[in-house]
Amino acid sequence: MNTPTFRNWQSVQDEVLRRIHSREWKPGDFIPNETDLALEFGCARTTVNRALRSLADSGLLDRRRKAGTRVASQPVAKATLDIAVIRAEIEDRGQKYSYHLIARNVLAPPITVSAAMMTDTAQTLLHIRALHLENDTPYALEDRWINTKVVPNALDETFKRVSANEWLLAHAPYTHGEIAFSATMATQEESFALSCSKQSALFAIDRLTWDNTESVTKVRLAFAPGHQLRTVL
Amino acid sequence: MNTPTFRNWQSVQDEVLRRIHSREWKPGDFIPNETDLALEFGCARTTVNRALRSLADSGLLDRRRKAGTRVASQPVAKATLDIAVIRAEIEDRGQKYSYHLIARNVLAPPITVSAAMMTDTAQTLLHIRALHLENDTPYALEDRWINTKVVPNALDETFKRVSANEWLLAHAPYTHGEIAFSATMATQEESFALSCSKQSALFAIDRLTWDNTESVTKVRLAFAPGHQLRTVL
DNA sequence: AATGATTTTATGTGCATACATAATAATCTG
DNA sequence: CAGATTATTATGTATGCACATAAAATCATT
Repeated sequence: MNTPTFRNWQSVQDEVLRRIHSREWKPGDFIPNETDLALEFGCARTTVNRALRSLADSGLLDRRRKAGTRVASQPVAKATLDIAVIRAEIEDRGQKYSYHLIARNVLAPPITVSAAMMTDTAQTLLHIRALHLENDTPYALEDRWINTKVVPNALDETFKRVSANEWLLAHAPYTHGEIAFSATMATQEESFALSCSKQSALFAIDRLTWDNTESVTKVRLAFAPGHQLRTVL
Repeated sequence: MNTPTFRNWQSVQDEVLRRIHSREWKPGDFIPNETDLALEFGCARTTVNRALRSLADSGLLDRRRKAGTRVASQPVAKATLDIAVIRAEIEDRGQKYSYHLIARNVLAPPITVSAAMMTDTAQTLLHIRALHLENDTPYALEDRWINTKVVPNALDETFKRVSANEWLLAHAPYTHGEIAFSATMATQEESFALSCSKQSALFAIDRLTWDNTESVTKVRLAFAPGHQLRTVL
């Protein structure tokens, strides 16, 4: 019985994956330690480490110092969703993208917004409403609030040609953010803008972006009925 | 002007992140190459490589051999969602989880299902319907088809105590899968099971799991109204 | 000038080694 | 024997070096 050698970390990873999938190593099982695997695979421990670390990152392995490495008993399916710029998303599918600005105002926001963005209730924000279209049919409705204290330049931009979506990525600083996916019933406004029947179930993405302790922008994207967000595991 | 030294890859990463966020390095800009950064940071190139690779993995940097490394102009927000076992999800929040089996049948599936699972139309599948509850209120409705050719053991399991959700993780092999998130209007059945009004907007997760070329299971989880899937960026 | 071959260069990776760190196991001590 | 201390061990990571590889830039040839 000869042991084939695995010269690179990908092939080591593939072999480990194979053993997990074939249930040679079952969920919950401890697997041999890095040193032993390196010996078996005929490579350096560093290489095994790279392979296992990568698998642990994707949630398939649980690793703890001293304790060892085990196959995750509940492989937390880490769905990595690429929330791209809508234009890129549509054009990548080879479809035609267009954009239409509905409204642009500077005003004091509702309390729910100022609270979420942690801005003073009296502070005005830039409010943008716009429609993204795929092949000239409504695709997503963007409702956005921009903190002009953090991004004053935004006041000089009309957002008639460039969507706030894209402009902000290129011009606004940010450190972190939160994102939430949900399903909501279309409001009157939404059903009108997306030209769908009232009470349609809409897929919505809410995003709140921060630059250290200051909120940069808060946006809600409501997608036309039938929209799916999909990925592989 | 003294240059502090960065001894580990996380601190290098932090510094790179700081420069990106402070817009010292703007979206689209090329950043110095690894060798130069290593020199500046007073560490090995390997360390810089580790830091930059990690940032590239999370979509913040674009790297290409020979071309160099640049700040992603459209930082594809990679929302990494942890699609955990529902029980773990609820218990992690410190709430009470319970489970109720609604139906368990072996039958030939509708064509839509056999088509998606690529099983013969005549082949019977195990069909499970169950309700997951949080603090005794409906949380999610599970509608699942299991390919008993791939997981014959499933026929011996009643699924009265253990949800198929968990049982399969521990007992079924799989190599890959697809997952989709969407919003749908509650059907009669769903609104009844989740005790919500008909036509509520429900958040739904559809998952299809494969073991090489054979489908293992297809499941739809319909969540009670108001459910959100959230993560940080 | 267009085309193809060659060089250059930045990232990608493997390896041996050393030491760091966390967590368990073993041992000591009152 | 409980509780504190120390040893052990598996993973985590930093480093220097070498070489691989992709792609851009340059040079050579027609």
